Amino acid sequence: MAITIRDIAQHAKVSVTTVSRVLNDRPDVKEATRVKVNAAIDELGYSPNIVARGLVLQKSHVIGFIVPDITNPSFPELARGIVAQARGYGYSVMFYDTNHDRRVEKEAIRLLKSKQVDGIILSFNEANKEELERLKHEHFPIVQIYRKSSNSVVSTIALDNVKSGYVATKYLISLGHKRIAHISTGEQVQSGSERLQGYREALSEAGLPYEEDLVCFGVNSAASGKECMEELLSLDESGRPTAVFTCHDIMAAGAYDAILAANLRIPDDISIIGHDNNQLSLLIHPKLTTVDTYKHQLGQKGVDLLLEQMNAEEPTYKEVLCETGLVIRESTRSIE
Amino acid sequence: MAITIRDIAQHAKVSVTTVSRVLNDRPDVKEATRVKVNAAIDELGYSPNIVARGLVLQKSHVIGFIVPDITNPSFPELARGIVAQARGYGYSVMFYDTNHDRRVEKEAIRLLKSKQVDGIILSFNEANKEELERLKHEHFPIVQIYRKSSNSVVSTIALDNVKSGYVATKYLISLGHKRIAHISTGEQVQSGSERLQGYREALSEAGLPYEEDLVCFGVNSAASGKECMEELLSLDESGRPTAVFTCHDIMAAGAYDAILAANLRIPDDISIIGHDNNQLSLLIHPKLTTVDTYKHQLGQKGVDLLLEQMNAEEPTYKEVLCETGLVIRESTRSIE
DNA sequence: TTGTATGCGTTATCAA
DNA sequence: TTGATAACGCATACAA
Repeated sequence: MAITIRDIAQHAKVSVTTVSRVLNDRPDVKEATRVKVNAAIDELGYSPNIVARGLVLQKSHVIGFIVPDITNPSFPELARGIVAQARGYGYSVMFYDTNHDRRVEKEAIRLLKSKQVDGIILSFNEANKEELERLKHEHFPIVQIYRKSSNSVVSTIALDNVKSGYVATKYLISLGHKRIAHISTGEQVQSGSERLQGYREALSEAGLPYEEDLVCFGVNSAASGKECMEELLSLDESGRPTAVFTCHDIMAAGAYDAILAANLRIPDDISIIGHDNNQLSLLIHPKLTTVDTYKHQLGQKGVDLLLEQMNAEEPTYKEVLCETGLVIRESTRSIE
Repeated sequence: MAITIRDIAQHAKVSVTTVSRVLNDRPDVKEATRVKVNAAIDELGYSPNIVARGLVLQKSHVIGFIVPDITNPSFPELARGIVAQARGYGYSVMFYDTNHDRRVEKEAIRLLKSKQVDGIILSFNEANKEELERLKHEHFPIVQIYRKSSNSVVSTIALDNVKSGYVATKYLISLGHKRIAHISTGEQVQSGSERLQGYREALSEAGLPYEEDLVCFGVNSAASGKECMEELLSLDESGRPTAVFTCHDIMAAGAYDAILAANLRIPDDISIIGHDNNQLSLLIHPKLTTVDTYKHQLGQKGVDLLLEQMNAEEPTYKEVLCETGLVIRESTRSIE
């Protein structure tokens, strides 16, 4: 600490300019002086003040990352992907958890900009529209992950939820199921509405009817998943589904509860497919068939997209849709 | 962006010093000028460059946070606690996930210091001893959370694992269990060895023998928990435990698998108590009795401890031990 | 009550 | 190949 470029300049008997040159690997410095300077650096244990450097270079090599709730299982893996990818490009990441509070979101953005981050990756629940508009207007580099409003105003990286809903449902169809229920988070939630759409497309393609009785709306929690499943189980024998696609693994875990409580077996009596490939999905019994969202990769691509923006002359705008992948485990079975 | 204190000085027709004064709420400025300056600030949409301020004040108001793996369920909640508490004190947090790589740990420390963080909270698996020694030597403020080596060289905040092992075991004893097994992560892991010690103390206090057959060593994974449980179930009828204390919830989830596979029921045939109060513990069936580690609070206290160090004249050294709390759910029953 | 000048640690410009 | 100097955006000692 407290030891600066000036100290090592004195110690090596050269100017600060020269020290700066060897620090930045400039070619225009004699080998002998380079050695001398490096010796001084080692001897005094100097490490450059990147903040001061950023001041003159107008670049902090820090990006901001804002999430509503890091304990939500969608985020830790995403965070890893972001941190790892950023590190690869020489960037650090400043992290905010807003606890779903819009005021905190706004404050986080303000603070991050005050701290001169070069760009921000964020994932708001309800996109804080005015804030995003302002940032866009300023051409401030920003990427939204898992956007929740379809008419987003900034560059976005999201899941292809329609496709994943389609794939999950289609898999159940391929196993011979005809009465396939869906536990959804509803039309108001972007992922919910998109996965529902995929579900409908798969049914329709297979010539199966869309039955309102078989679609249940709840929120992303085990309790809600359980309630929905109970409702589905209350249908009379002939109307009861043989398979269920739940919008999230956590809701599937709740559905498990309801099914076990009804003395039914998974997948013998009923097949379940979840979505997200939470750690949880491997720990519940039977292991849950689900759809992986490759969150780590999502984070990496988010950083790539952000850097692309930061390096672009003209402000760019892009929407990237990421693939998902079926993970077949033990909670689904063929009924042919 | 690009709009500085100088711009608003010109706009308000005062000196930068005066602007700086109103920015920092100094009393020695006439009300009229204050109004004038604030008007200019609003009009131009100025926000101060905190990095530049930090350069002169020698304080960044940023703390570093390093974890080996944020997807490990111990960390997200801890991270929330840290970010929230830091925010309360006006600090931002720069975050690194090292993926258990010691080289990355070292690089993260170096980078964070280069970026002038005011202190670092870290949680290494194998404490990177030399690094910590160096930091301590430099009087660089640092706090280690969940330390894993008992002879730590820096301030530390950790769980009272001996006590939580004791409390968990004692609870099983209070339910009337006499043959209580323990699935442990072993003597080599700090938390494992401490919880094992608590287990032994509780047995000994109750006059129950310590039986090597009933203690199984594995690692913190569901698969390992399952293997250990299978081993315990292979004991002959009379030697089989009626209750098991597992070192982690995830291992308990694995134990569930083994028990169900053996056509036994929880808690009817065997009681299980876990440790950590993972989200998982509420989602498996039956809901797991466990020990909460109050990770959010742990994060908050970590920040408090760090700030205490940062503000101290003399370098301080402290070890804080945090309480844990029994959470009674459905996986344990009385057998009297 | 306000302004001038200097410095925080670094890089860039220009001249030597 | 090297060095003196200005600048990045801000705060502060000192003078006015």
